[in-house]
Amino acid sequence: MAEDWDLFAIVRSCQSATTTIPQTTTNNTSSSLVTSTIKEEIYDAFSSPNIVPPNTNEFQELHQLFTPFNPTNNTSAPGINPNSPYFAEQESQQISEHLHIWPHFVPEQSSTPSFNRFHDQQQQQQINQLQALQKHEFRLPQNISPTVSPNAQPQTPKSRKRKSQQKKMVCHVTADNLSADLWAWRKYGQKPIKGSPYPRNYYRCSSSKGCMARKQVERSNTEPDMFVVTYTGDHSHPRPTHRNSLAGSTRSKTLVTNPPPSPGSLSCFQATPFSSSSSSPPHSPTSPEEDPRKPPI
DNA sequence: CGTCTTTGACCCGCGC
DNA sequence: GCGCGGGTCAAAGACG
Repeated sequence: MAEDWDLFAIVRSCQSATTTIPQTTTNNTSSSLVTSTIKEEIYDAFSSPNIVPPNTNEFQELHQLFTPFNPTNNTSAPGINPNSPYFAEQESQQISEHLHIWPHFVPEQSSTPSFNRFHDQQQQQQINQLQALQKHEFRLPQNISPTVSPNAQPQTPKSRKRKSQQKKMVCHVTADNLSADLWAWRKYGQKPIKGSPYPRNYYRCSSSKGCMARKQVERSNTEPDMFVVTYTGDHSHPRPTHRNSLAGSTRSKTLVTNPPPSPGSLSCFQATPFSSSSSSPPHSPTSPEEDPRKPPI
C-alpha cells in the first residue's frame, strides 16, 4: 500500500517532558508555523474571565499583539464551549503548548514566502514577546472545578458542524515536532486527498472518552518534510501530564520506552526523540509509505 | 483482554 | 437537485 504512511501513530505515543521549554530558534527553514486561528484562541483565552494573566502589562502586550489578527474577537465560534470550566484551562494549555512547540505564529493567509519575508522581523519580534510571556503560568481561579460543562454539546453523527464554522487551528510542523504533542490521539480514519499525493489521517483524542478534540495530519505536498496538522474541537478534560493507561497501552510501548527529549532540546531542530541510537526516526519523513509498526522484511 | 490501526462504506457539506 | 470530496463510523484483525 503505497500511501500507507502512518508516522502519526507515533504522535500519540511519544511522551514529551511537560516541563520542557524548547529553545528559541530563529531559523525558519524547518521551524514550525502556527497559522490561522490560534491567534484567536489566544486572544479569546486572554479575554476569558477565568484566565488570570500573570501581569497586566504583559496581558496588554499580548492583547495588542494579536488584536490586528483578530478584529472580530469571535468568542462564539462553534466548537468552543466558553461555558466549560475547561475552556479557559484548555485554552491556556493550548497557548502554553503551542508556544512551546510551535513558537512561530503567522496568519493563515500569510503563509506565503513573500509574506514571511516581509514579516520576518516583525514576526520574530512577536515571537520574542510571546516566548517571554510563555515563561509565566496562567492559572485558573481555584473555584473552577474539573467538570465537564453540561452545555457541552455532543457532536452527533447526524449534526456535523459546517466545515466553514468549525474553529480550526492549523499548524505546520516538522516530523520531530509531531512527537511533541502531549495529547493522546487515536487514529480513526485515513483518506486520500484530491490534489495531494499524501493521504490525510484523522485522529481523535483518546485521553478521555467523549472528548471531541480532533486532529488531522497530512504531509505537505509542497514541503514533504513538513506536516500540516489541523486541530478542531475541544478537549473536555485537562491536558494529561503523561500518557494514561487508556491510551497507547499496547502499540506504543516500544516508542514510549524511548527517552523523551531532554529539557531544552524540544525545539524545531532537536534530534529525533524516537530513538537515541539512531540518527533518523524509525519512520523516515521522506518515506511515508513505511509503516513503523511493521517489521522490516 | 483492552486498545489499537486499517479500511470500505456511509453521511453530508458545499459548489455548480 | 446533483455530484464530488471530505469526514466519520464501525467491523475486523493486530498487537502486547
